[in-house]
Parts: sequence; C-alpha cells; structure tokens
Amino acid sequence: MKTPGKPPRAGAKAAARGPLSPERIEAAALELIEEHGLETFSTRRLGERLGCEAMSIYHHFPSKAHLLNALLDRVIALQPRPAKDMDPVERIRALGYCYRQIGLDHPKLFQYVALHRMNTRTALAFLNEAVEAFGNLGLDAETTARLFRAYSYYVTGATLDETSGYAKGPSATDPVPDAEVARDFPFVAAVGPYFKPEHFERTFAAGLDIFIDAIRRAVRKPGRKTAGGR
Amino acid sequence: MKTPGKPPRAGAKAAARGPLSPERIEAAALELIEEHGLETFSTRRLGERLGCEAMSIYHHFPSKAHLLNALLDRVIALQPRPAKDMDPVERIRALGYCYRQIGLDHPKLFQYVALHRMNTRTALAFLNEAVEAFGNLGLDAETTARLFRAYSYYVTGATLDETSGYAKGPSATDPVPDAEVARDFPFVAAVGPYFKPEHFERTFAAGLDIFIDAIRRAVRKPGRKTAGGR
DNA sequence: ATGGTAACCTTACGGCGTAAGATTGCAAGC
DNA sequence: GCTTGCAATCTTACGCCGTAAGGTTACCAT
Repeated sequence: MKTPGKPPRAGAKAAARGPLSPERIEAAALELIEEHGLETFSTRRLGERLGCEAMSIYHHFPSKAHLLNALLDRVIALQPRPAKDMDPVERIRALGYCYRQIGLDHPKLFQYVALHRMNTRTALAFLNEAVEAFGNLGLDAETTARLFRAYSYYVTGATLDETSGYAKGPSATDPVPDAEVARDFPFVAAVGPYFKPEHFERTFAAGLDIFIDAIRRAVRKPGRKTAGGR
Repeated sequence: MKTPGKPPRAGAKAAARGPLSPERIEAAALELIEEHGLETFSTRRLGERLGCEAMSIYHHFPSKAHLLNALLDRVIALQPRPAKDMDPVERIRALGYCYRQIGLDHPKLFQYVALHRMNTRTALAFLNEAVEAFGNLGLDAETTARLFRAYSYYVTGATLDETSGYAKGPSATDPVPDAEVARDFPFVAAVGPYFKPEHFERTFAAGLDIFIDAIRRAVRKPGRKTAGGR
C-alpha cells in the first residue's frame, strides 16, 4: 500500500520540484529534442531542464539508448490509428498518413524513429497492424510482403525528407549559391520551387496515389502481376 | 618547379609513412567507417589509422564535417551513371539502381549520404542528371517534379532500410524474442521471411516497377493523370 | 645563411555517456 | 524511538569526443 500524496525522497533540488518519473523525463526529453535537435540532446542538458543531475535519470532509464527507445514507443503508441473496419485499401492509405504524422509531430525525433529497428512490443504492434491491412487484401504472402515493404520505403523516405531533407537549412559546409544553381544545374532549378514545404502535402499524396493504384490493380487480378519479378 | 620524389616535410611519424593528403585521408576514412560504422568514427581513430595525430587531419580538412562532406562527394562522383541517350524511362530505372548502389557499396556511410542536403557541386550534378531524366519525359514541370520527388523518396527509403533497417542487428535495447513475435504479431511473422536480405533485390525491383508503370502511364496520357491529384 | 611557409605535432578546453559509490530520507521491524 | 533497509538522488571521476591555439620541423627561394 502506498500513501497517495508522496513527498520527494532525497536530494536538495528534489524537494523543490517533486519526484522524477519516467513520464516526466520522457516529456522533458521530447520537448528538448524538438526544441534543439537530436544531436545536441544530452543527459546533462536533460538533467538541467528537469532540475536534477544527469545521473538521476539513470535511476529511471538504464541508458540513454533506453530512454530514446521509450520515446520511440511513446510517439508510436500515442499516434491515433485508422479504424480497422475501413475499406482495406483506404486503410492502407490512412496508415501511410498515420506514420507520416508521427514525423510531422516530432520532426527532430523522426530520424531516430525511421532509422531504428522496430522491435519493441509497441512498435511491433504498429507494424503488425500495418501488415494486417495489407494482409486483408487477400493476396499471396509474397505479394503482400513486397507491396507492404515498398509502400513503407516510400512513406519512410518521404517523411524523412520532409522532416530533415533538402528543404531544411543548409547542411553542406559551403553551400552552392542559388545563382550558380540556376546557371549550372538548370533541371534542378526548374523543379526547385516544387521542393519547398508548401508542396510536401500534395507531393506525398501523389506518391501515395501511385501505390494505391498499384494495390488496386494487384487486387483486381491476383497473380504475379504487380509485385514479384522480372 | 618541383622535384618529383618528395620526402615528407615534418614530424617524427611523418617520415615513416610519407606525407598525408586529402586523397589518403578520405580513403582511410571510408575504410574505417565501413569497418566500424559512422558512430564510432572519430578524428582520433582516423589519425591512429593514418599514423598521424588527429589534429594533422585539420590541415587538409577544416573540420570533421568538411571531411564527411568530401566523402559524400567522392562516393557520388565515383558512381558510374547510366548513359544519357538511353530510353528515358529505362534511364530513370537505371538511375534508381545507380543511387541504390552507392548505398550497397558504402552501407555505413549511406545514412550520412541520405540524410544530408545535396548542395555540393558534385551532389547537385548528380541530382541534376536525375531530374534531367524525368524532364526528358516531356511532362509539365509540376508532374515532373512530383514524380521525381516521389521516386526519390522510394529509392532513398529502400536503400536506407537495406543498409541499416529492420534486417540489421538488433538496435532496440531489449528485443522481443522471435517466439513472442510469432504468437503476438502473426501478420509480421507471416511476412517476416520476405524481409530478409535475400529478398532485398526483388522487393526493390518490384517497387521500382510500380513507379516505372506509373511513369509510362503518365507519359501516355499527359495531363493531371498520375500526379497532381485530389 | 636566412627567412618564409606548408605540414605536422602538442597541449588544453569544454562537453559527452556512464561506472562507482556516497548521501538522503521514508517505511517497516523491533 | 531507534535501527535497519532501500529506493531515489547526487557527487565524483574516467575515458572518450571535436577542435582552438600555438609550437615545431624541414623544405624552399632568396
């Protein structure tokens, strides 16, 4: 039995701010990451934000990697999913938007989300739901797998680019000035305007449509039509 | 005028190994990254490999970021390109394989390649060539831009996953055992076999086919058919 | 011989993740 | 009420990291 309103246990600063908890630490970490980026995120800075020493965090998370993993789980778990009884094809489309939304809501964290193996229970549950939607198309396992995989590649690539790609601030050490781009790389210059954030939404939708169309065709004539080889 | 066979200029160790050069440093850096990964790559380790002090590298590259940028340029520049006079659609397919090959040849470096803005001259030249191939389809600028962009999303996402995704060693801190996956995530388990490296090639090809088909359709009836949407 | 300079090395600083261990303050047993 | 145990927290320290600052070496043209 626990008494409900517990005071802090130890430490000078601890008294002034209430006890730490995985919940509080995760929330602060997410804030910090979205404010200043993944690269500058450190346990020391997180401690500063929380009003505790860096090492106090290690009582609640055995390592920084475990904390980041918990953040991954959290953003996946909190993302609302499309209803399971939707039209299977439209559900697939909705799941694409759903995954992308994770990136839009947490752009700085998304690199971590996209690049790490989804093998926590929470992540697997999401993955399972997505594969289920493809499974409901009634295609053979191989076609199902290839369609799902290719679709995931697209959605992940798109969201990665939207959150940290070409349109974001300069990452090259000495960028090429626009005038030179216009002169020496005319094809890039011609499509450049469509690479800006205003166009993300429509470009994403256009790519999704390509997959959705392909999926509809595969469903209409099952066989080795769309996926499979050669 | 320079005498042809120059001895090293300074330093005790320098005498034993010949002079440093951007070329040698880049080659050693690529080796080191592919051997031990991007995360553990440091200027100190690179110095060790080269037989010099870490700071000597800074004579040839103003920062670690500049060095990594040079590596990006190098792997892009060295990648052979498909002939410019190919059938435009097949050239687009070949360019997809071409970009993917950069990842297959340098899997550890590829995260850096994929996630950094392509705004060096070398990278822009590659980008320009790719956009040119789409431009040769004869579609309007908007459709060209959207098709190119979506195609790039797919190729990048696929290559990222092949080089550092699900199939690679466990990244989660405490992975879910296979038996539990089979029990609790049956849809994932069902397609799991197709996620293994043996299937990368065919899955990549299947996804490319979806885009190539969409591109052919867009070329046959120009208008707002495939892209644009909504 | 002499001065300039490119190439290289040494030292040092502040920041990182985290191992090891000290400290604090509540809860339970006597 | 005192002691003991223990979870939560803090302190210190270690070996990494990128790199700023400045010193040293060995060649070159003069």
